[in-house]
Amino acid sequence: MKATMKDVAKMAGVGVGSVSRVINGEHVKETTRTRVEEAIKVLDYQPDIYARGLKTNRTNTVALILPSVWHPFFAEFALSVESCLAAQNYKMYLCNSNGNAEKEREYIQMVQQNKVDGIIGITYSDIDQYISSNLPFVSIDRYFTEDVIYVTADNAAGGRLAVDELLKRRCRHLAYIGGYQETPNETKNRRKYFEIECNARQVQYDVLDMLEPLTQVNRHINEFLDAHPGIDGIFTINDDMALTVCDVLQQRGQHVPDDVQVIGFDGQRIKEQDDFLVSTIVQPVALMAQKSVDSLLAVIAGQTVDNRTVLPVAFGASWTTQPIQ
Amino acid sequence: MKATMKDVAKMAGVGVGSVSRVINGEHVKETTRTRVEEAIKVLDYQPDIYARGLKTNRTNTVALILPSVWHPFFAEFALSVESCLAAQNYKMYLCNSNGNAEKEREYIQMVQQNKVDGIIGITYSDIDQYISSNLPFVSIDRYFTEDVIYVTADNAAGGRLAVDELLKRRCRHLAYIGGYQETPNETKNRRKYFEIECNARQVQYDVLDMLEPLTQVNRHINEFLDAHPGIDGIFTINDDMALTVCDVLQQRGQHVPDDVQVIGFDGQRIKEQDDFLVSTIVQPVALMAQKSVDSLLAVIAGQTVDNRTVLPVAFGASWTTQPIQ
DNA sequence: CTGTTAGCGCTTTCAT
DNA sequence: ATGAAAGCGCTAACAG
Repeated sequence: MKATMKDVAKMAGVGVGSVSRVINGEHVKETTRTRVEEAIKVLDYQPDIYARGLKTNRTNTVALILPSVWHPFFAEFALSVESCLAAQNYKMYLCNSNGNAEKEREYIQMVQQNKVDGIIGITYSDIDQYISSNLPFVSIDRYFTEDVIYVTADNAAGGRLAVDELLKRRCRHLAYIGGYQETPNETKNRRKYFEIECNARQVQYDVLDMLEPLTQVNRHINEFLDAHPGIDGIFTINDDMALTVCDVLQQRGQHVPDDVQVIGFDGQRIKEQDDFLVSTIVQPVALMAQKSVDSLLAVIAGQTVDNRTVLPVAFGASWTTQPIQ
Repeated sequence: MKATMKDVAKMAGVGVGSVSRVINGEHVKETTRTRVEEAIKVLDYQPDIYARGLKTNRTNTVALILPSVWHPFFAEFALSVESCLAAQNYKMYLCNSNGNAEKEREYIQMVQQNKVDGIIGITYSDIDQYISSNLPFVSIDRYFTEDVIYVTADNAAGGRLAVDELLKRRCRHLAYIGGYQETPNETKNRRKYFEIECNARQVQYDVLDMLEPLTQVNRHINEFLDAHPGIDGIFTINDDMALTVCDVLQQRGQHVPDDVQVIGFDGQRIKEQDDFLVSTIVQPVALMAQKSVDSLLAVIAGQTVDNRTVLPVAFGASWTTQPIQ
């Protein structure tokens, strides 16, 4: 039978209160502590999380809500978050909403029921539910209101950096290719600052921004390229899109990177610490995870934290400094 | 303030017992049920999972223990498991052991403390802890003993299939390149049945099997290829290795697939439903996840299930029917 | 500094 | 069929 606190108390010849104090690292007399610890070891006692949760309403769990974990960026982010949390003795519920607002709602309800201490969310749907859940909440990549904490990569700098890199490679006619959703989010800055930088540097550019969910992407890209035949440098909203663009280019008989340069966004790699899939603006995933967790736990602990964390991006390329095509 | 069962009972004018019965779908008089349901809706009552867990020792949570979630196969598997569980109203703890036995042990302890109802594990370390944990357990890709349930892809068929495909492509001199660990596991059958099939078909072959953790892989592969210059068809333990082999081949000036054919294992894709990264033996990830969850929940429910589930694999190639190089 | 005790919200007998 | 009551294992308030 599983040992309870009472068993430990009896064996150690103390009251349950003292056992509880030892467990929770409060101050007790040295002799008491050693006797309790001894008993704990002998009985292989482990506190019952559910009893504690019932009593305290704190559970050392955090929910991570993502739109799709298929996306390598999200997957890597999820893993980083999990390990940051584990390091602080927190557990993580992985909630995969599939970009479905209904599912997201279900999850919020589910995790409230499970008394998570807080939520980290990459969400492109409504915020009200998060607010109303009254739970500490950190948003990734999306700005809501002043008082919602969020952490994001520096998408603006990324957009500028892409222009810079493209120009370094002697491109004359740039393009942005991406997809977007109605709801505002930080990734829109990739396009916005790409355009701002193009204007500042007085370089010709065109934009293809498609409303999601994406359909007939290849056809649209083809038409876009037909309409603007001079394009020799392309910045895409993410690495997935970059790969798609590379595909289309190849089918059109244009060679990457000799004829056209392509830069993605995210920093996807095939294997850990391996080459990037395409030239790309790399998001500091691990850092973003760490920051999110730190902020969330700080809020949970009742501290005040910066509402806004913007993390630097970098240019990354595979060993050839060229997209694998 | 959050409503409790007592509040509901009072509002409905019944005892808490009846509320509990309604919640748990037991039989109650029709009028009682409707009054309770009404009160539940009005008060927005949600049962407290922790109180219930304390009382019943069942928690509707399952732990998934993986060696590394960076590996795309594991990542996809994790997602599938999560969604199968969610469909059955179960939550999942994601436990990322990093192939570290110590971390694995910690996790087991952690999840026992959290009263998970069962464990699904891809583990290459000791089993004793799982056994001793006395929790329903489903092993992926690894056979322990007769009474431990496991589900796996048909690695044997995969090994044979690789030989078959390679011969179809007129290869004359095959090779297996892989890594291995001391502990036995199902993936060793990839090599074993590759060899068996080679022998049966009387085709020349060589083997490079490296002890993990892998170091200086490229050098070893180079030396291996130097030592066996005639090799024109390679089967690797997984897609990662296939990519590495493609790299090495390219650096040696050998062209894939014109000079050498390469077939991996797993079925990694860059994007969901997109082309495979390399020609490969595809594991039915979603099916494996479904089967694991079904088996585990069956055991939890006290039913008896097949201890051994072997799921079919298939040959898969990118649209060019050639590895992207 | 420490033992005792009252619940946390739920399920589950036990009467009724 | 259902209300009353015990108690799951823990924490925290209180009294000493």
